Amino acid sequence: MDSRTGFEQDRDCVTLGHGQGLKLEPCFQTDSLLPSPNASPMPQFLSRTMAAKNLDPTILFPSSQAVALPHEYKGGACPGEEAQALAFPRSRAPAPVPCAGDQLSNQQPREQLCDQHLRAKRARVESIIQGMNLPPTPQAFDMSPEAAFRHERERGGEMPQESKRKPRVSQQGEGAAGRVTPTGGTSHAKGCQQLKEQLCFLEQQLRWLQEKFYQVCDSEDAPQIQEESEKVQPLPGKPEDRLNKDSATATSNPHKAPLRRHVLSGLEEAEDRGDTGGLPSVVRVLSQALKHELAVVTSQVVDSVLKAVWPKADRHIQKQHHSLPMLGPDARREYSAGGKCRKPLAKPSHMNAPGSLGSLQAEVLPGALRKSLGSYASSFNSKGVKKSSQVPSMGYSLGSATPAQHSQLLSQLLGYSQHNPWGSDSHESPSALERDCPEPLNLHWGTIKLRSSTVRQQQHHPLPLSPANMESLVLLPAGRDGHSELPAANDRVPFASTHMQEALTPGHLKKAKLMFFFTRYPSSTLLKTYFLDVQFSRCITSQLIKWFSNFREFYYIQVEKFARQALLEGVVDACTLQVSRDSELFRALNMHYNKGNDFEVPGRFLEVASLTLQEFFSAVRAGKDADPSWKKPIYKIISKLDSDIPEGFKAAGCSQELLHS
DNA sequence: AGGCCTCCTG
DNA sequence: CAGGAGGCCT
Repeated sequence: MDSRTGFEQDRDCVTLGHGQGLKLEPCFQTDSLLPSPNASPMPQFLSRTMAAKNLDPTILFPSSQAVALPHEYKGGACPGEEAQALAFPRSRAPAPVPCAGDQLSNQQPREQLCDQHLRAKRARVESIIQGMNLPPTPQAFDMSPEAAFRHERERGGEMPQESKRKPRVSQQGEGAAGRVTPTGGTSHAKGCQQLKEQLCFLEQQLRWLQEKFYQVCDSEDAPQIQEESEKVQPLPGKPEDRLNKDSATATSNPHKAPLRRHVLSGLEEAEDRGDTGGLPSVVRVLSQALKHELAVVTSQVVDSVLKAVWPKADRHIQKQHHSLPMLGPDARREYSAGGKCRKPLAKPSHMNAPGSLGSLQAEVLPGALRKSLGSYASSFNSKGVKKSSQVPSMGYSLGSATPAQHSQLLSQLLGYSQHNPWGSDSHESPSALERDCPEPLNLHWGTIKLRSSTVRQQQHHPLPLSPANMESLVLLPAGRDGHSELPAANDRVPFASTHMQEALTPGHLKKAKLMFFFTRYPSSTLLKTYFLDVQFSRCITSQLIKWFSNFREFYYIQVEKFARQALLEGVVDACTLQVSRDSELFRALNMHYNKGNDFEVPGRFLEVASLTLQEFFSAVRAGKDADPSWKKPIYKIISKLDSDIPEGFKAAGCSQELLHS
């Protein structure tokens, strides 16, 4: 099914006078799509001024700035512009500042961890050495539920902290997952009870070990044993290292690393060192082995208890990777910009079931988020400046991942363009026309003003999502029947909560308009890949194509108008016709496609517009407009100047996000 | 025949 | 921006 446009097909085989010189090497690096590790992607979202303050210089100033120019464009009628472009002073972006949040989230727990670890160690060693006459108290191992969470966090990540801000399942109140922090409910009491039982069992084991231990030592050198055991700092000997290594193994495979093995290996190690001189080494090995084993078993116990007590929370945590908080049905727009298909399609199916998966689509629509979550919405003004700190209304953490995801996606959307507007497999190079651009293009490419509320939260993103899988996470909404319509999307992670629109919305229209800055002749295939939240039908496809047709119509009419006007004004050299951001033509076009002016029109578009203007000018001046089909050659030329659309435009929800921008 | 285009009209 | 007509292309 080749649904490409006629012009697009031409693009592949037809070479035109102007087109020949345009096949140039891409100006930007493809790998720059991945944000630099210490660069927040968010600033890419912002307007130029904001971007200048925050952007990673490596994003702003790709190394490959060299522009290869076709000979017909060099020098000649437009002297100085090339040099102007190259000499344009680049604003300096400050080096990325390490996120304070990172420091907070890393340092403090680390200190806590050490402190707790030391205390726990000491407690365990003392317990071992001094005997087990103590009553079984959970505190001895700091195994309160809270501690269990801390322990889990130490082991695996930051789950507990983030879980406290988990998405609500309904608006009525917090779901089970919203109460991750134990507060003494019945299930928690049950969990505590189980914990106690587990600990009793552990202590029994300890007693048994202690007896064995004393059998070995034969009470020969008890004081020395104690002295050795209480040395918190391990000797630089190998047993410690060995144990630490084994510890890692045992953690992942606890059942295959029984205590005896540690003891034996430790003993062997001691003997290998020739350290047969005495029990102290053996004791130390035993002590370390015990500590290690205790840690492992303790972890297991905590894990199992937690799983038993909060299975839902566990599942919920996993689910959070794929879903986002639910919103009410009014969080979505019912308007359809569709034409004749509007009536049957305009009614989004997801509005029938408030709180069900069907309404989840709203979750990935930041605009809708803003609409329904008033506090969240009102937190940001139109310039993306946070007015208040009312983030908590989101209330949950992977909820907090939601805006973060949006941010990242949208930053990709509009940030990719800064970095590499042409994408990886760019077949069109901007270089040929960039000679005219007096400003750093990469500052203009697809920068969007405002937004970005949640750049801060990205720093604490609880999920280890790379930009790549972030993208796949949101980009590929599964249909209601669970499978994507797009084969290309099948290998990606379906985003369970994303829902397919059955009608095109004003958001989609705005998105299409912005996309027009990049492509004038999108094929239906391309459109399908960029409107992933739309359930495509013939009608939808036709409508989208019609939109672009209308866009083109307006575009060509405007350009032709200005070309004729220039001719009337006595312009002689077509090359002097350049569309800048100050020109009337640009204003007219920008008003049409970018009404809110919240999108930084890519410089490439200015170049295409300039070329279109020149072509019209030349054709009219040559009297070609006498031919009824005199525009067709121009259309062909322009159709070859499409550039890749930033990947971020694929992001589900970006339509709505743009709508509210 | 179907898809997409431009052009024209409302 | 949508609808329709007419044309081109596969």
